[in-house]
Amino acid sequence: MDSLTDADPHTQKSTVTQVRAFLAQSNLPDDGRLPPERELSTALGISRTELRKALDVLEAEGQIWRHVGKGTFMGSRPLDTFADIAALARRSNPAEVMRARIVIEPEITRAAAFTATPADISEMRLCLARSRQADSWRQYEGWDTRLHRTIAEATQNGLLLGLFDTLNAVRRAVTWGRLRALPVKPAPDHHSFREHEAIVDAIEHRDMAGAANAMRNHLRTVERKLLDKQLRAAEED
Amino acid sequence: MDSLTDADPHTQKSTVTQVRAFLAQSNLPDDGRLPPERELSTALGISRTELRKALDVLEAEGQIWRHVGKGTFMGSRPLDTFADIAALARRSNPAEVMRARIVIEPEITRAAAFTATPADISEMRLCLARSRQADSWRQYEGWDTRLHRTIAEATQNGLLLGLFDTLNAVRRAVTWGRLRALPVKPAPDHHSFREHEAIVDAIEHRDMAGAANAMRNHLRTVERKLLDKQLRAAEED
DNA sequence: ATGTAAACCAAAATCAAATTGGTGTCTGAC
DNA sequence: GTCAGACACCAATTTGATTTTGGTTTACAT
Repeated sequence: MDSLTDADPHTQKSTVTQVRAFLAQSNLPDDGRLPPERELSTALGISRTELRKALDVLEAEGQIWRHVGKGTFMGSRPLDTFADIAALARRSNPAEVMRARIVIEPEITRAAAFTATPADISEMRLCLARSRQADSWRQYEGWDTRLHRTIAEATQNGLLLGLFDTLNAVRRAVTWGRLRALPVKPAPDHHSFREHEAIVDAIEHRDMAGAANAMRNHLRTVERKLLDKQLRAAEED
Repeated sequence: MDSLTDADPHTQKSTVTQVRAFLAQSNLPDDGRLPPERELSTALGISRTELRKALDVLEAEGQIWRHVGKGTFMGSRPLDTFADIAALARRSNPAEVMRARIVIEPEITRAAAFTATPADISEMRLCLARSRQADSWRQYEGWDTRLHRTIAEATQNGLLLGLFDTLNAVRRAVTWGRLRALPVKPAPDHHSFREHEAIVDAIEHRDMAGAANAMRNHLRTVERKLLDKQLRAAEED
């Protein structure tokens, strides 16, 4: 099969097909990585230079992809994706962020009601207490943020937590600078206090539907306040 | 100033203030990291136990935050905005991804049922048809992915779409290379065909609850198949 | 009882060594 | 002269051992 006498111009082509055959028959590991060039060249009985030429062809065809220090792999190069927070924030707006929160966070809360540990719940309680004691909006916001994140942590699901963090990062980027300290601190009867407590209570009672509803209710209130504020600001203009 | 004779019950309080004073005067590095506990305790001439108690107080106050292996830092804990897909994927696994999908995607579908345009719906129908005609699992997967993304697009919410893309990128990174062509192509009675159609039907009828349920039902089936596959693989070992 | 010191643990950072694809250089054969 | 092959070198990456660090337990002393 393999011609030892390939000094003819078909050399390139034959090495390519030879490599193709090897890849077809050899069962590669799950990640589709094939042996390093030095190894593969001796295994196929060809020089590394020639092997690399064949691999160049296969890479141009999109059959394989290579990366220094990593290796050569079958298939197409995995897109190195960074969820670009800044880009998302630029294309978004406060209303959209609120809508997304209303879609996502209640379900995260529902999941948290199922998986939260006592430690999670006591941390939520701590956040509640601290947010009540806060003597500035800045502090209050810190504890509010931490409460919501603790709920996401309580899902015990790193991916959900990551998605929540992304959502939150966009929220902060969009809302940035919008709220400044108008009143000195939240009033003791601020709606969020009651609503936050309802959420944590439901989580503690493992009431998944109740937790989701409480969170949805809370976010709807926040959304309403946000729209009111925008209206008022528009009227002042 | 510092009392060397604090055997009184005020010991705790004084150590806290002592540490506070240290933090106030010492110019910390840019990242706000303060010396390791062992070092700081000897520098302040107090035991590590006592120092840690003081740090506990400061942490509860939100003045500092700590992390094993990293150190203790001033300010509030930076939400690790690791929108880094690769990092998320490394810390995750197929089961966790499925759980996250079941939490997120049904609600996105519910929102889509409210906002989808006729153009969105006809594109969904196109994906359905193409996926039926696919003659390889690879092709089928392509249309399946596109259908799910079209649903996310139909929410008309760029942020939700971005979150979906992030979730999807992690899914692909985690599942990568795990599924390979056992049968040549999906059977005509593959469960996904019926389930996908139920989802699109519900969206077309503006049936928000039905759409969410159909999506949840679909993903639960996928999860079950995934777990079955893992079980079978485990038995073979 | 209370507090201290020491030991131990697991998470994370750190550092050195080995891998690996990419690139240039020199030699020898034709 | 041309070109393939062997070799050396480079930079990115992985791997593994070691160190550092906050958290926890244990033994001991006062």
